Amino acid sequence: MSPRSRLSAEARRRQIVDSAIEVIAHEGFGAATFARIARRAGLSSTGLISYHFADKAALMREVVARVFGKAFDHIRPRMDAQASPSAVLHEFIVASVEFYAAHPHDIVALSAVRGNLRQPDGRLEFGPEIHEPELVQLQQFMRDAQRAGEMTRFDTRVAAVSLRAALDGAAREVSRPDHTDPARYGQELARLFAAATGQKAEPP
Amino acid sequence: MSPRSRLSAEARRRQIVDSAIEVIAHEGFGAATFARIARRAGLSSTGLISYHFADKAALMREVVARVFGKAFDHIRPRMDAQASPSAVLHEFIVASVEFYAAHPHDIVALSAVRGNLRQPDGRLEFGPEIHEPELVQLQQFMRDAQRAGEMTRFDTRVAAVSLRAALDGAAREVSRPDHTDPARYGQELARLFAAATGQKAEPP
Amino acid sequence: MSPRSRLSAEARRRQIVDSAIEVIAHEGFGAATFARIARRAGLSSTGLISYHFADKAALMREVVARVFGKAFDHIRPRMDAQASPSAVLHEFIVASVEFYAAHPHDIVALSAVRGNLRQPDGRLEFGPEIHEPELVQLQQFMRDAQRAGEMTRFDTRVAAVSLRAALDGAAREVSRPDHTDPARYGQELARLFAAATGQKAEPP
Amino acid sequence: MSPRSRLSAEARRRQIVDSAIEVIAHEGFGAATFARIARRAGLSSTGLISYHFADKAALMREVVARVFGKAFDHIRPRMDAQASPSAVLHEFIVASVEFYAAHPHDIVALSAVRGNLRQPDGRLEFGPEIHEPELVQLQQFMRDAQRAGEMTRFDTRVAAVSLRAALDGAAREVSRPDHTDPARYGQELARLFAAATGQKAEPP
DNA sequence: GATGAATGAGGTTTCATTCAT
DNA sequence: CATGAATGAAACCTCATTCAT
Repeated sequence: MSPRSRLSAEARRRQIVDSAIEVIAHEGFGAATFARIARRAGLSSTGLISYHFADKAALMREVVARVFGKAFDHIRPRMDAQASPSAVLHEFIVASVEFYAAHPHDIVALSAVRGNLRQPDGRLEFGPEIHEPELVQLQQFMRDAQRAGEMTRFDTRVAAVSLRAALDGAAREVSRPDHTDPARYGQELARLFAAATGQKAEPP
Repeated sequence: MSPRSRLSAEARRRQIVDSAIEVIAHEGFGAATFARIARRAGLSSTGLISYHFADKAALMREVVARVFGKAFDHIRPRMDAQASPSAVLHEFIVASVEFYAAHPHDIVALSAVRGNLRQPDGRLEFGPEIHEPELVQLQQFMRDAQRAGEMTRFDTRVAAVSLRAALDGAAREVSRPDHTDPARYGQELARLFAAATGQKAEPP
Repeated sequence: MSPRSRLSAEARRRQIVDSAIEVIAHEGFGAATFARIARRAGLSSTGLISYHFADKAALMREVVARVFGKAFDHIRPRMDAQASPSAVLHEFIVASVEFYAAHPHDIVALSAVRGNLRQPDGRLEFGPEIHEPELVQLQQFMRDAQRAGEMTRFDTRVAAVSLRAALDGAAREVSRPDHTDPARYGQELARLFAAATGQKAEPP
Repeated sequence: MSPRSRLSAEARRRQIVDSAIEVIAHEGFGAATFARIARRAGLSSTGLISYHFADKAALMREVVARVFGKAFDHIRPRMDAQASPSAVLHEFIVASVEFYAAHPHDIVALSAVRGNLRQPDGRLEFGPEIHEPELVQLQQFMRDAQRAGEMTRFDTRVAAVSLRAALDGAAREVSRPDHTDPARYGQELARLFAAATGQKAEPP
């Protein structure tokens, strides 16, 4: 037989999560079986996945944690470097679209797991409430910008939900094989958002 | 025994599609097995589903067609009654949000099937290209509005994708059990869109 | 392929329970897998067992119910035909040993399931309390016999437990391939019991 | 980290056998997997069990040997100290019940292994023939007692089998959590046996 | 049209055991 | 001696689909 390859538990877990992301992105959540994940990772059997993850849901939660962590690491420092609330939101949009273009598989897999992974009782593991912290923070930045006179008055809940959704749309759009310029898409979306929120001037 | 109900083929197909929508909405795409659909429909055997639909994909395509048709019937006449391009888009937004609030299960099922149903080769049955006709038409209305001086200059592709996505976000938002006023949400989203596209005045 | 054989649900369930009994008796509880039961029954797949029984525990409970029912049908009428409490107990012993000799597989399977089948939490499905009703009744017959002067004084609990156990021992003994005369074994055991309980005379 | 304990091979084997006994007694033969045994023993890997025992059957045989040895050490000297055959049997009964009450886990594990452990060909590793030496010896004591006039005439085979079985019943009975007085149970069982075998007087 | 038993593939998970370190 | 990652078989169960009635 082929020689046994021995990895540290951490390295093997990473490899399995990566394979899971690729299978989900290429073949869909429903096709992400242990057999297909193992084959893509070159594992000798699905038993190895069960050895490293308590069950399938645990693997899927790891997929979410991994992608979320990667995105956070890319976007958060860029936001922290901004001076004004409106600049923070501008950077959030631009950096997000950049990340989506750079990691399309991760984003596809993330939303597939979020939309499909369920608890034994049938409820979504990551229901709509998973978005709340992000929405709350977006609304806070918007209110800060309004108070600072950078933005006009509008319903921050509707705006935050719409911005979050528009970014999801951007992820799909810049993942298309023929798409050429994600940076331009990000700039244009940020401009649209600035206009919608009544900003006086572009951030630098 | 309760008398076996013998329905016309068309009525039976409708009943099965309705049950499929409910199962998908309540328990998710992955749980939408023939067994569960048949149980919810009160059928005595999954064989009846196979009798009326060539295979599972055919049933799922019917789910999409049904929901899409219902939404079209609700929204299209309202758009057709408008005089100006910007008014058409305003009505599109408002009527869409109304429909989502009135038929949350249909919308959840629709997006679940769109995101998960695949062809035997693994490609999505309803890939991103399924949105193209709608996006093309939205862009056309936007360009008409720009030409008519109702809207300022902007990238209609980005705007159309973002509007479509914002409506998807609205569907999730107004489906939440504690959500109270979808009409207000639709108005506010339309206002936001008007501001983003530089409209001078609200449609009547 | 081989022609599909179609049985009524009831007949198929009986056939599967019978095969389960044989597998358990010949190869042990641990070897009583769906695959082996299906093979012995000539089924095309283990799926058929799952179709007819909710899960493995349900099949095993049916095994117990079946054997218990058979034994009850054999022994109970014989006991009911007796006039005195001591005669009832005598007949109980003799008829039981007869049944064990006639249906050795059933008895082996019964005690294998009783000793091994567990609930999900690890507790025995048929714990020691399953014997209580029988023990209580045996004690009642003994007390009646004591009151009628047919038996001397003794601890009815110890006697009932020991009698029940001695019958289990008899089941093993008369199941041995070289065993010749179960009727004699039953008579001798009844005689031993009569002596232990101080009976004055043999029942007719 | 806690310091890895490095035990002598013999001590380690004892520890593993002890854990196996506890797992079998608490969770049943079917649940006695290497994983569960290792966890209860605090071992970091099931590999250690494979290292110390040729295979699972070898471990189980050790379980039997251990418990059997313990029981033998407790009961045999008490029997050897008796003067008459009937006194030997009396002491056998009393000492056995005492041991069962003192070591209920061992007894449960012993009978679980005896009833379930099988050779590769499916035959019981410890079949009914395992009882033969004991039965033969019990019969010998009974015949000696008969010859000495201490007991009346009866079928020693039936009596030996029944006594052995009654002791098994006693083991279950005195293991029940609410059982209070095993000594009394032993005395009463011995009395019952004495009556069954026509003994004139109690041993001292 | 409808029923429900049968099929066979494929799902996750657990198991005893091996072996490089 | 001990560790723990890897292996491959086999377990139970669910699935979409077929087909005799």
